[in-house]
Amino acid sequence: MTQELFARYSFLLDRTARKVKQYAQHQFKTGEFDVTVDQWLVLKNLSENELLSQTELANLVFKDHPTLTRIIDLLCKKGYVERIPHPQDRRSFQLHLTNSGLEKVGELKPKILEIREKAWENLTPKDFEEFKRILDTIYKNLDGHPIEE
Amino acid sequence: MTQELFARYSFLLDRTARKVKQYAQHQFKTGEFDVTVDQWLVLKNLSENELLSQTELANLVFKDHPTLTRIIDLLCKKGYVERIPHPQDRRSFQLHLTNSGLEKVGELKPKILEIREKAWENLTPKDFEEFKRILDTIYKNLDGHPIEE
DNA sequence: TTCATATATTTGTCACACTAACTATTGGTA
DNA sequence: TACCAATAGTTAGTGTGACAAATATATGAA
Repeated sequence: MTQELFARYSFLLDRTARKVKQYAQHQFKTGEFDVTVDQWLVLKNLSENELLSQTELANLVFKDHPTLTRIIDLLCKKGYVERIPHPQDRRSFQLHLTNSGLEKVGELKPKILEIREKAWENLTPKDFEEFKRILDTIYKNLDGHPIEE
Repeated sequence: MTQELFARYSFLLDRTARKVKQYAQHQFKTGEFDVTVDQWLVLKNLSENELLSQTELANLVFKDHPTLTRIIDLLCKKGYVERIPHPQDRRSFQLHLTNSGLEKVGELKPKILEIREKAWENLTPKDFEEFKRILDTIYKNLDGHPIEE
């Protein structure tokens, strides 16, 4: 009985996460931002950490490597990012924001922070704390192998 | 300052939703359930509501029509669902669980409830209520047009 | 040196999300 | 009756997500 009720969290969580992304993506499109929500996440992290490898970036944004490869491909095509061969390790790249990419981040950042605010109306600081705690707990509960160290 | 936090919460929400889905999908695969997480959601709803149209089902599971069309296609191919022409409206179908589909639901339901429980370790029923309330608030904040009724 | 193993990234495949455009049908209305 | 807007569903294109396998390079041990 309670079990059935609890099982609904997955549905609600998925539904809400999709709505948040959908809302942001819609605003991105209306504002002609020229990037998707996920591409923005990557750009933002690159602006805060120069010369990351793709593996390091993947760990930061919690995306798998193939997904990241494709997002980087698109960002390169748009001229916001460059892959620079790693000086020591020829398997690897250092990711570099172009000037155009830097400009883009500067231009979009305030707009996006504003967009993100909308989701959190009618919630209190205490709600945020609870929400964060619960999300983190769920994540950890399911995060099977913290890389078996 | 606070604004940056909002963006951070959006990230946590997305990350956790993906983890939940990924965990479930992995268990589905290990158990050879022969359906994806989203296909299960559709099957379950069909088992609780017979003779839905695709539009009605789409509203229940909060998926868009193209997505649902493909999920139904796959479930038909697997023999769990049938599209029955609507007797009055030739544009529409009534969705029907086959015997095989019914069996599948009966077989998987308890297993899936068990899988879903894992996320709630270390959390209380009260946490669940809070979580649900916050998710619903977020959803409503962004749900621009409550179908303008 | 040579080989086994590990790491960084890419490629391929399938599933899902969102948009836009399209077909067929329905139902109201002039 | 003829027209036309609305509705049900499908198709196509692009982006993302997960997973497996392939490629290239690096590293450590024999």
